[in-house]
Amino acid sequence: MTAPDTSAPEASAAEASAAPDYSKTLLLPQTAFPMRAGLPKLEPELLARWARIDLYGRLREQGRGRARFVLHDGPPYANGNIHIGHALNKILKDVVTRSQQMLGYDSNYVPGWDCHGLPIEWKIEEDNYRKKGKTKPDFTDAAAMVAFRQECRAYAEHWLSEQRKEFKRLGVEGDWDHPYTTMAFAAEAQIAREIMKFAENGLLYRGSKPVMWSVVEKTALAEAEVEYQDFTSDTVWVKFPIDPAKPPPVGLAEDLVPSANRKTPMNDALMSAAIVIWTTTPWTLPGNRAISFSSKITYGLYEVTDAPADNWAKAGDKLILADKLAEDVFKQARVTTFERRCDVPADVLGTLICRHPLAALGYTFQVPLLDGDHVTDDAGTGFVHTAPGHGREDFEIWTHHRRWLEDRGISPAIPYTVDADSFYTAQAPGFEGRRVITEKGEKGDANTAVIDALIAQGNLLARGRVKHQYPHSWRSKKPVIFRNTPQWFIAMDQDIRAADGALAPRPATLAGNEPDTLRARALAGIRTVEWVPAAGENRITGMIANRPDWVVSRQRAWGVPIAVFVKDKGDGTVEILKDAAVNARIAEAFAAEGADAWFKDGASARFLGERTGEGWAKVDDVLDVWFDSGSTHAFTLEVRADLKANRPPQGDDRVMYLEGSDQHRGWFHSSLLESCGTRGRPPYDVVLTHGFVLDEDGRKMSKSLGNVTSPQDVIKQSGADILRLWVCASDYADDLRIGPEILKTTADTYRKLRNTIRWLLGSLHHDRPEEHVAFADMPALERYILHRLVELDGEIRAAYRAFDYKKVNAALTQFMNIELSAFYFDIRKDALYCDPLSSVTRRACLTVLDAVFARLITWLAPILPFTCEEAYIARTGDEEGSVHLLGFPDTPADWRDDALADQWRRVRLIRRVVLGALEVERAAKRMGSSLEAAPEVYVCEPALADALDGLDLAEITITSAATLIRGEGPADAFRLPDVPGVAVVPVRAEGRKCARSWKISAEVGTDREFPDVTPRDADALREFYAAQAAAQ
RNA sequence: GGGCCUGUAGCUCAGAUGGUUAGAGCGCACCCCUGAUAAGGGUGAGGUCGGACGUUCGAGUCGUCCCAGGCCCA
Repeated sequence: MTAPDTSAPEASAAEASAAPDYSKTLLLPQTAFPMRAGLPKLEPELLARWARIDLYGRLREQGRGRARFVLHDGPPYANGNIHIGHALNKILKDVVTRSQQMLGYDSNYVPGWDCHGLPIEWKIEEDNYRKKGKTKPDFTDAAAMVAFRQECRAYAEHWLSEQRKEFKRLGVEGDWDHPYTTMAFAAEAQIAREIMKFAENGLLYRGSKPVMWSVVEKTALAEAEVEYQDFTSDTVWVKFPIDPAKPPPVGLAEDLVPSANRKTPMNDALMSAAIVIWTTTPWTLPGNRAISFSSKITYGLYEVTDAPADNWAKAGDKLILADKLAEDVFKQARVTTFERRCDVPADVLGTLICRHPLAALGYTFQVPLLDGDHVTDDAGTGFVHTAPGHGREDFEIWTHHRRWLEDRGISPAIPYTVDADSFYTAQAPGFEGRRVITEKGEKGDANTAVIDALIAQGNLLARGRVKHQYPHSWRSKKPVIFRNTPQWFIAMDQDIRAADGALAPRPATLAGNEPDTLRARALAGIRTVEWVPAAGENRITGMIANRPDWVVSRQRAWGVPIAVFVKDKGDGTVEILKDAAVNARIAEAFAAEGADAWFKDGASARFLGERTGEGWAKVDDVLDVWFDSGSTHAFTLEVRADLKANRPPQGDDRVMYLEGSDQHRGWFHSSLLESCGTRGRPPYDVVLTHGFVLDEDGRKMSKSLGNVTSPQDVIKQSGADILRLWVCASDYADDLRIGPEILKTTADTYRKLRNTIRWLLGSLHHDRPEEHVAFADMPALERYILHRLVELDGEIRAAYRAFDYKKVNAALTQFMNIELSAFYFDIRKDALYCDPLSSVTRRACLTVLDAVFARLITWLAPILPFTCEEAYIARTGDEEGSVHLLGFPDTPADWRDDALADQWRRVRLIRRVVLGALEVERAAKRMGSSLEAAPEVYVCEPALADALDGLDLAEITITSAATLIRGEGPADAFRLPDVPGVAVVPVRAEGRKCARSWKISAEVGTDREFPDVTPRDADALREFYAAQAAAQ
């Protein structure tokens, strides 16, 4: 239905129906590009197309000779389907890769996978053994070991191929046919060579560390293999007498005690006192080497003033305790009365040396007091018995004080007090043969033996029992123990040496007076890297500065072996065989048959060759998987011809690592250490980190909360481009949120963008390149849009260079919605649809639309690769090409016209007032379409009025006519407070409504041939019919 | 508990060096159009800038503390 034609009130229904249907003569948008995307169906077709035209190969071809930008893939672990975090990571990587290529680099992406390690071992054990009732393979049996490793390999291969499908579906472009893996034979060989380099440069050493140990299963356990259950432990309060032979530095104690006691011989009191510890594992006391205290706790010297005669604690006993816990301790010790004698400041505690409570049995070493943050005064005595072989914190504080101990003549060696069956060894004198846990998982006789000995020595203050959560083996459900075991370490603070034992060449980044250690190299290397966001530098610097030596060994099956031979030196340390010929044989064998070679029968003799008889033993530990992935640069970036980079300072190529912020401790960290230890510098030039994906309320996703968004579901329902748009609209530096509402908003944004592209395509249907208009001949509005393209070109490129995709997204959505859709397109619809074919305005507009389109689809291509390819095909019909081969188009700098931009800024102010005036008319039901108006626009501000010079105000306001009048205007005219100097009187247009353009004009009827249209439309009709005739 | 970081309209984000009534897009409400039509245009309503103190003539922007959340440690 048409609206009643108020300008021709007498027009009858018969006349109206007789009027020709001019819509056929309009150049309306026409396109096959659908309004509704149907991405879930379309995207797989485009993936197939890219495979068919070998897009990856052609991108490499295109990149030949350019500076390289290598985004080195951090390898995901090959087990399970991908989750939203994987999707975020891979999409970001792809946006980086594509945009860098389009900026003009050779931007190659080679995906990789991390394949070795515990989770796969567990899965194989579970699926292939336990579930089938088979016993776990005996890894000392070469054949069983190799067979098990083959099963692990097959499992990793399966998940690699599943994840590859899912990653490709996200639209990630890369060398999916030739990924790298940590389990490839060549990779295993190179990983072995890398650890050999650490053996050579002196950083690799065998030390020891406590691990969780299941006595029943005789195996080490990872944290994830342990569960906490109620367990009743024996508890003891034990006195560690202060050694009077090792008093604090003269005067220190006296200076620090309260002045009221200055005259009393406090030093002597201190020297006859004892530190009291509390422990739930009495059996670890033979392994005690220190006492930990905290400088944040206040301690006092207490004296027992009264106690029962048969009590362990006697009147006169002097004990040092945390003030907050003293009363509780005395209650446990059945002390009737006690008195606090004085403060014992932390400074004093730190200087004390104790005797071991079992010193008489041979524990004659000094027991120092160490300040540790892990000590609290919530329970116990405020002092923590520290057995470095029996607890993680104990180990850490002990090794942290390594140098401090050596300076005081205390051996930092950690004793092996219990063996694999939890029997005390000879290093636990007096208790050898006693057992902590029996083979059935029950308590042995160790605790009783220790407690009896403490009583005999007079150092037991109290005893009891406590029910608490204690670690148990996941499999056997039996209690586990912490037990000291030999492990391999890479030293952080040791001088790095060359093959001949001389100091290695110093990296140029090290300051002149710094020792050349791994820590120093890594810290110096960090400063050469660009961290995005910048806070990443702080984070990793803190970690590297404080981390202990790197433990690289695991007592497991599925990994690359620490492929070295050792000889015991007799003092607990080992000598590592350094023989280039042996090493070469090992690496060659790994390259040819995989690291399995190390575990096959006869491996020792095969590799040792003529050195077989010299007493060298093969190390059967495997490397921690972080060493594998930390070596990816060595077996991927340095090996593949298509990834080798000539990096700064010599070259222009750059290598980027891009992962979640957790990788500051993970891959960024291990790669940094590996590369700095073996090459003296980081393997990367840029490190970009992203946050984690949370639900809409900012909570972690979990199955139990039911707030999980899976990439598979989003792709199925909306498409990968929606997921990609979500990534690029978010601030990846912080955590990202996703959920139904956010996805809906994202889809809305997408629809808006898509429709703008669709209208462009429809309008460009009428574009004839040979009819394009030269820049100089264009109307001002067209030149203004081209000016905006120049501005955007700069903004978009800068944002892509800065990896700032939300800025790209914001700039483009704003431009497309506000400037194009609501302004430029809206104004130009009249010229495009109605103008004669020959119209310069129409042709200039199409020229501009072509330029706009070419830029929009390339600027958006890294973010929306599917949609932009679809648009590219719709525009070009190109069967073989791709938008992804285009690059960002050069935009002529002489399109820039800042004066013109300022003019249009003013024009749009005036336009806003007109639109506002018309809105008032609409609200009053006096007017509908803006074409019913012919406003009088009063402008008294000369700067604004001048802006309209040479412009058609009616065209700009989409009214049938408009009159500019310089002056104040009537008092009742419409005005906007923020646009002073402009007043609008919304005069109704006079005349008849043009049957073609719908404009209302007195000129309608002046053309004899077409009396129901305006002269412009009459000309258009003549040209249209002439062209139609010519075509036939 | 420690290290690094985050908290601005319903959603996603802007808001150098502290300085006019805190901005944008989307969404929402209402209106118009019906030749971009499961589209398009216009107008409008939404914010005590996580909270509390403090520094300052003046704080979303600086400081301290607290709350909430994330990653990594413990």
